[in-house]
Amino acid sequence: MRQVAERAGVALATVSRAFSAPTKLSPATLRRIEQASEDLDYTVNLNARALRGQGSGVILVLLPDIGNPFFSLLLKGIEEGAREAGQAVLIGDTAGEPALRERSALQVQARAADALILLDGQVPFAAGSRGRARLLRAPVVAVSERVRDEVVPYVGIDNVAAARDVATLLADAGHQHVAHIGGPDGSSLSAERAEGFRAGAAARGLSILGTVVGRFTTESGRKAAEAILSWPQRPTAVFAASDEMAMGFIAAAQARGVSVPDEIAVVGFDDIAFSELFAPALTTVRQPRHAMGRAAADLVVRWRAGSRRSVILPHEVVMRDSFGPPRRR
Amino acid sequence: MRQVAERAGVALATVSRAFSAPTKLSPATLRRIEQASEDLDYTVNLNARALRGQGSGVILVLLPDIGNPFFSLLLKGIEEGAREAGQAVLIGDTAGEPALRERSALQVQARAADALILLDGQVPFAAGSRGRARLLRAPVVAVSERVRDEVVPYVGIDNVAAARDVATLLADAGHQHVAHIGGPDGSSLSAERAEGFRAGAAARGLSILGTVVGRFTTESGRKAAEAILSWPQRPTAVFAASDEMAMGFIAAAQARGVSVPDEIAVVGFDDIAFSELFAPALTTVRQPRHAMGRAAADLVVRWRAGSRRSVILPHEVVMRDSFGPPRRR
DNA sequence: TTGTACGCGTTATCAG
DNA sequence: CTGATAACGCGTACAA
Repeated sequence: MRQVAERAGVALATVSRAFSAPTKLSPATLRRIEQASEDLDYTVNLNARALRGQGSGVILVLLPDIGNPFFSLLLKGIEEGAREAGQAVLIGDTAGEPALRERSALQVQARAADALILLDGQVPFAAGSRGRARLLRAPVVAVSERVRDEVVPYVGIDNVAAARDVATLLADAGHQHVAHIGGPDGSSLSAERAEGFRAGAAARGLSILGTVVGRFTTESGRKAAEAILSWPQRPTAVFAASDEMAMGFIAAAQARGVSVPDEIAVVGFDDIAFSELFAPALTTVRQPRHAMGRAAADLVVRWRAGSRRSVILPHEVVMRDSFGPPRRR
Repeated sequence: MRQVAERAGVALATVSRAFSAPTKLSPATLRRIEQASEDLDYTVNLNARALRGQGSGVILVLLPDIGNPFFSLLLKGIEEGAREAGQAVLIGDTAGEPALRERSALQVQARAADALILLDGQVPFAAGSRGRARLLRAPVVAVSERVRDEVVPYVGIDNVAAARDVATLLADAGHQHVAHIGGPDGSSLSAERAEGFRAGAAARGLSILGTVVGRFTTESGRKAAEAILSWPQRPTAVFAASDEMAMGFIAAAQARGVSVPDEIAVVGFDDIAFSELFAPALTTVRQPRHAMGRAAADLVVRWRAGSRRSVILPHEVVMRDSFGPPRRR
């Protein structure tokens, strides 16, 4: 930068202003400085800028598995929102391990990132610890899955209401005996969806024959099928808390000669890309993942005292072939 | 850090060493410094460190679509390799647009990142431009898709050989008349796969009735099906340059009452997660995406003069239900 | 509108 | 093994 100043015949400060507040300069000198920078092919050093105090312009995103398409689409929304605000996105795959989560989160304490978006329902560092307290001085929002810490705003859909909608849908179609394949125990998602489904079922006199605990994977969906299909009384419909589990269930059911939706109707959750291509095409609850990502990015970017509000986005039940009324046989 | 020094009763430089080269200190003072840092809950400022000259410890990854599972799995490998080397991963979704690509790449020039991994087959900035020359002073590697610039090492599979393998496979099964659904024209991937398929077909006397240009999407696979199925002579097998196109083709074929693999055998490329769940399960070429990501990360991390070598990883043809011998009818 | 001077937090260098 | 000091590149009072 010093060289640029010399070449343009101005002071260092002027060059600095040329990049941070171009309007404050006379067009003539601005022009000269641009020319000089071009010649020397100079670029501002973002580290120096960050050090000086403007923040690093980086948003850190913590997620449990970046290979999972569900998260990568959220990430796309975040990336888009961040980019438009001139921010960059740093990712940390925590693989669900607290140690990795904390290691990544250190980027915030070390000022390499100045905001944090949580996609895995966990705030790094133990509740009440100094590490967490320090972390929460920065903008932090939770997406898709809520976190325990009440201070952290949430961006996502109303999972309770969505699951209730599914129960209503099943009841309306005439189902009376159903089953639920839930997510793992620790997750707020699992709890909310199970709760909503229960509430909706109760309200409409639907009997839930049983609930199986899965892990959001196709494999656990398969296992759930083994269990459910050998119950003494077979449900006429199943609600899975994720599309992967729904697909696993259907695959296993078909392998056993049980037809979907003719003998059992299936409803999933998330509307991942392949739900539409799956045979039978999956009826499911769509989450506006892209919009969720954007909303989260917007939240941390415009982080003022007033804006620390949760954002609940609308969900939508997408009707496809895996769902139908119960068959009289 | 100054405060830590005071509290521990040592000089600034000593505190610095405590974090960058702990072994160089006497256990006693190290202990005191750790204690003091703990008390003041101090963390090194990575911006200052980067400014001072060590590099930022960040790897920038440029990709065309982070919502695409193919890339996110590559990203997972990169993230893992980077993390183990103490590096962080910054992502830039270019959406295929040169402007966005250059904007992201600026992070390298601005010293916010000190290495670059290219997932979209394009080097930012025009060939021969000063911007590109400057960029290439940093460690840069291309993954999955080659780039024009000969200086940039490539990490991926041998696409020509893989496509040749597919042709051989078809010939061995007894097919004689086949078709190819290729990728878009600009991509080296398309060219290499088409070339390998042609070569393999020629070597075995396989006749390629025609080639359709797709865009790696299910939708373009559907369109390709419309075209191919109305050719005067119908091929008995189709090789698609991506699984998405293969699935689109199959879906459209089935919708027209053409059975796969009974009337037409289909082979895809990539082995994305859903290929196994698809009905019929897709025969395809597997790329070791995770290993590719890791290899790329390792390459930029250990970037010495000697290590600028391309890495070719082994591919594998995965046999599933969408492929079979031609039916005599 | 433009210039001067200082400090941000680290680390490399050189002494001790 | 430890201490003192300069320098990294930038932004910002403050002065002109």
